[in-house]
Parts: sequence; structure tokens; C-alpha cells
Amino acid sequence: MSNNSLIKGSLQTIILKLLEENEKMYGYEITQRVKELTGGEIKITEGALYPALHKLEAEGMLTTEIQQVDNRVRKYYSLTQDGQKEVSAKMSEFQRFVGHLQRILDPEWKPGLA
Amino acid sequence: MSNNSLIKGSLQTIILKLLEENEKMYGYEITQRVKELTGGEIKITEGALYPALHKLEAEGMLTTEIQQVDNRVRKYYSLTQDGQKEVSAKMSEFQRFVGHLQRILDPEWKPGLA
DNA sequence: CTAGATACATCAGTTTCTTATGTATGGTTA
DNA sequence: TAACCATACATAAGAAACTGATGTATCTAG
Repeated sequence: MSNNSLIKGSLQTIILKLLEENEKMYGYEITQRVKELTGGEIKITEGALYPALHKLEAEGMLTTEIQQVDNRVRKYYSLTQDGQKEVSAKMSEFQRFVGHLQRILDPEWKPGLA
Repeated sequence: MSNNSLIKGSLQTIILKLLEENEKMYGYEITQRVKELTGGEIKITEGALYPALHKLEAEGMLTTEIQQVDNRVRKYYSLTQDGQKEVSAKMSEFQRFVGHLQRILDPEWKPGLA
């Protein structure tokens, strides 16, 4: 994804969370949304994104729907019911993990403060 | 490291930060410290830790010093000057990255709040 | 005398990423 | 009109970081 390679296991979580908020999105849209939300500092590469989307679909987390827009094919992804459950799971896992990391990396850190 | 596999790129950062705070540590000690700091929820496996230590040493971030303690060999690691610079770099990178992730994963999030 | 803790290490295999490449359409610009 | 960039999908080779297993060795506890 971005240049720095911290947090390599978070792409799935990002995809699922964006789809929870947006009902349906296509791949290119996801890359642009992430770029926009981070001021261009996190860039999801296509070589990482598309395999991740295919994997999530194969695992039953996402369904697809193809649309034609201006002679261009778009593949829209949306959450399945399993996918919706997975978002909650991944999000609490993420928050717990960041908490642990903060405790290691910043001994002054307390939950409730930034 | 732990079971969940989020944040795979953070092991180096963890090692460097612990060594910034502790002057010198040996491998097994690092695994125990992390386990202790996270209530057993993050476990650094030896298969991940030792190669990471060797790599950081090869890159000039760490130096080693072997000690005999009760007929047991301990390999103590400490930060070099380059290593000390690297800690600062990795830490600000980490904080920036978590900030970006929070903006994606939690639209309500603002810096200054948890 | 077996099992677990301490302490190091390596290695095969897996996952996840980067970088490059490929196809195709449409707009802009020199 | 050729070159280039944006849009939009996709794959594939190689790198990097991990898991889980295995190995060596010492010491303690049951």
C-alpha cells in the first residue's frame, strides 16, 4: 500500500470499513477515497487491492455487481451479512491492537488521551 | 507475533523502542516484556524475533554483547547511534500512520481524543 | 525422568505486499 | 495526431515478514 510498510495487515480492515460506510464501492474508488482521506500519504496499489478484494469475495465477505458507466466497466463491491459481522470483529481487533501497541511504544499513553 | 496478524510491520519499531527505554536487553527478555505489557495478548514468536534482531544488527542499528549468566549464554542488544536516530524516525512514522488509519477507520476520530 | 522455563537459532511454507506489465476507454495538450 | 494522463479492471514475479516446527543446551520442579 503506502511507502512505509507499517501495518501490513490492515488492508482488509480498510476495505471492509469503507464498505460499511458506503453501501457499495468499486476498486478504483477505494484507492481514491483512501488517498483523499489521508492527504495522499497512504496509497493503495492496485497489485495489493484487487487480490485483496478477490480474496474477500471468495471468503464470502463481499458480493459484486458489474455496471457500465460511460462505456467503462465498473465492478461494485458490497458487504454480505458475513462481511458485516467481520467488520465489527476486525474493528474491535484493530482498536485493541492499537491500544496494546501504544502501551508498548508510549509508556505515558493512557486510553482516553491522544 | 500474536495471533491476529494486524500490523505486521511493527516488530522492528517495538524492538527499537524497548531498547531506547532499557539500554540493553536480550531476545528472550523482549518476548517476555511484550507479553507482560499487553497482558499476554501480543506474543512475539522466536521465529520472528531472532531474524528481526539479526537484521537490525546487520543494518547497524544494534550492537551485541554476549554474557554468561548461570552457565547460560545471553546475547544483549543495545542501540547504536544510527539506531537511536532510527527510533525517533520510526516512532513519528508510526504515530502519523495510526493517525491516518484512525481517519479512515473512525470518521468521528479527531486527534486529541481517543 | 519428564516437563516446563530459560535462551539461543534455523528453516520450510504462507501471506501480503511492491513493482511491472497488460488491456481498454476517453480527455487533454503540444 | 501522437503522447500522455486519468479512469478501470487484472495478473504475475519477486521480496519481505511472518507462523509453526524443529533443534540444541541448561536448570528447576514434581
